[in-house]
Amino acid sequence: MTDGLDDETPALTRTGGAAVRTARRVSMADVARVAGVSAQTVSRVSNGHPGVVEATRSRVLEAMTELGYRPNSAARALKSGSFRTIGVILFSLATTGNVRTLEAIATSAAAEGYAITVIPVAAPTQDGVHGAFTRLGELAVDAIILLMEVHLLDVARVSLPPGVQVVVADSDAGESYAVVDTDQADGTRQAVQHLLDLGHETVHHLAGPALSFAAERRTSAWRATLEEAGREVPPIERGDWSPSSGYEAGLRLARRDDVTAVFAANDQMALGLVRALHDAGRRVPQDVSVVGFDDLPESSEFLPPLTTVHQDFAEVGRRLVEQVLRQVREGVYETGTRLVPTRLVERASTAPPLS
Amino acid sequence: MTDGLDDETPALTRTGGAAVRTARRVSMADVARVAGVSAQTVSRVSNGHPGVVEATRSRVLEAMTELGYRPNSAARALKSGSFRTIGVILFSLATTGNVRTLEAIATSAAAEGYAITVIPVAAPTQDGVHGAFTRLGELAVDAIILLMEVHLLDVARVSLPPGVQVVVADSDAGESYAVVDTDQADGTRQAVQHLLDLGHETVHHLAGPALSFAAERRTSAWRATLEEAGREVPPIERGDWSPSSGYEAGLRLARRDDVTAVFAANDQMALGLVRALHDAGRRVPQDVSVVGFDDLPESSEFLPPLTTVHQDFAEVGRRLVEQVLRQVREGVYETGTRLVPTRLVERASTAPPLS
DNA sequence: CATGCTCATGTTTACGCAAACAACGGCGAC
DNA sequence: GTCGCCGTTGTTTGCGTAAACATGAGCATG
Repeated sequence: MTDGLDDETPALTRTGGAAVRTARRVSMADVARVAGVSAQTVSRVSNGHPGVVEATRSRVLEAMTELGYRPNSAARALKSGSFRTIGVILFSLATTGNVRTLEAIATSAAAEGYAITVIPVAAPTQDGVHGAFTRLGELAVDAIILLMEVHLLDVARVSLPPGVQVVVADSDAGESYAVVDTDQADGTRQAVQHLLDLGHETVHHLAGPALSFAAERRTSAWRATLEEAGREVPPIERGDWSPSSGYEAGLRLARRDDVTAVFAANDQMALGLVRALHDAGRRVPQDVSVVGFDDLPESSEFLPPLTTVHQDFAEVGRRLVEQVLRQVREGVYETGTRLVPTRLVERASTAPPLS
Repeated sequence: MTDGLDDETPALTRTGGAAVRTARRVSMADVARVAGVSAQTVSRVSNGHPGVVEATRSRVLEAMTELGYRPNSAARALKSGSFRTIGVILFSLATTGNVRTLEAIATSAAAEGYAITVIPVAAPTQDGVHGAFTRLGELAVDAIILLMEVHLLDVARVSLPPGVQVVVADSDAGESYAVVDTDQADGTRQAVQHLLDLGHETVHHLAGPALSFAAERRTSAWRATLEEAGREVPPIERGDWSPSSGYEAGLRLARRDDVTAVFAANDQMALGLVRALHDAGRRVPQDVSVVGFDDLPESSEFLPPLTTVHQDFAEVGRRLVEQVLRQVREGVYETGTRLVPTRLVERASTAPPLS
């Protein structure tokens, strides 16, 4: 705080507040007057419609530049019924998956001339979702992408504004909505199989919160893979996705000396897990192998670099936009789940067991 | 959870787009007809205006519910001239700072009844920014928050739609715009001073990219602190914020045996740096102390837990919204920089030098 | 050289909402 | 009892745009 905050020097009100607020926006009529044409001709030029002779067109463009004309999107939306905007509803930007997906959504949408409105839901409760959907009716969006667990969606369903298209990520709502997701089951299978192939007798599991569908999916794929291989299914430890919950679960796992391989439901918990093992004097990967899930940008620089499951969130975002825009343009609701492949990235946190 | 009643919505109408797309949205006129009142009365009820007798009001509300009426935000915006939306322009969601700030912006704005439109800029070049601002004129926003380096703003300034308010984060544009930022200079000073206080002769620096204003600010505060203390200012290493660039710079630093303390410009690079030191056989913190910047959620679980500078991005987001909405409501442009305090979080990556 | 067609441009209208103004009925003041 | 005010509701109007329709000039055809 030592340096120059000339704080609370609020107003260098250039032009003196009053003048600033008036300045009515220039409309098509203004441009038309200056260019000496009708408003309709301005509209045609503005939208690139044919049937305007070159001389007129350039005269209009000149007037637009001179006046600094910008089309009014409210009026345009009122006429056309479309806002060229997609709403994204999500609980949190704390998870890499959501963030990276959102970024891809924004980029893909921009390429199609659509903007993105982010609608955060206060709490991951039915009330929270319900509130978001209620406000949604008044929001200027043509379509909605839901980045959230589906078991909170039942209420939402009813209050969905008619005529607004929806697609869902990260969910099991394939029977009611179009869903795009990463192939988490296959990623989990790859991870567990990798550990078994290294020679581990079985694989322990550090699961995510019980209420999370993604966590549940990873857990059941882990169990299925072990059962298919005829291995014992050990009791699971559970965290809440956070690094510190991984550390605590890691301390509990470290107390059992039969643990030689752990599949963590995400990289953040894997990080805490590795530190707990380290603090307990168990070396990774010599004594215990660890696999994560997500492939954070940091994961390759962890100590040791983490073997993990990579998810292509960019592709998920791209497909979400593609899907929802197809529904918008064709006016058809679709259902079913589209899966984006995942792949195991082998780094230095896994090795054959010592024995 | 178990109440999937489908008799309410026509969601699964896959039988052919025709039926779906017709359903014109219900307007105030429809509600008025059903309730047996005028459209104006519906408007009054909808906006909570006084002067509607209770019997009429409830009749209108009933009709609204029955028809599933939702106000049309385009028409509303056209009348009022306000979209109740704030645009956020940013380059990337890859940095924690941007993400956390965005989340806080979205939450604060929602509390004020404003929505957030995210406008990603394709490339951090003047062309990219210029393009974003050009599209911006057509976007349905009342105000803009810029999350980006200001040296790309010169072009932007001119093409700013008149009447749209702007505030800036993470920038040195205080003379032209209202800026909210964390007090990075003070955070850096705390970090460097902490290392000096531990007894280190001087502090090396792993800087961010030269073009980044944030990186530059941290570098110059680092230099200033050393000079004030009368210490030698060693040559800097430079990365690009990424963990892997931290690793590479770390390998170079590890070759010099006079390095006992490093201030990294962010946590991700610090992570790579620690791994490089580890690979080179230098222990952290016994042989080399490391301080980062950002305080990622993961940083407390690093090996060793990272001493770093915590930035309150939530507060930044909150103040950005507060600031821009004040400007919108009062119709006044303001300038000046508001700083949010930072604080050093001491963990296990720093210790006195061995000697 | 009148007919009919095409192309460029102008005029009308409606989108949904809400300010501004108008109308109407009831009630208190005198 | 009459006047006028207030509280409630209805009517008109216009926001900026663009589709639909109208106009009118130029031009080829018979």
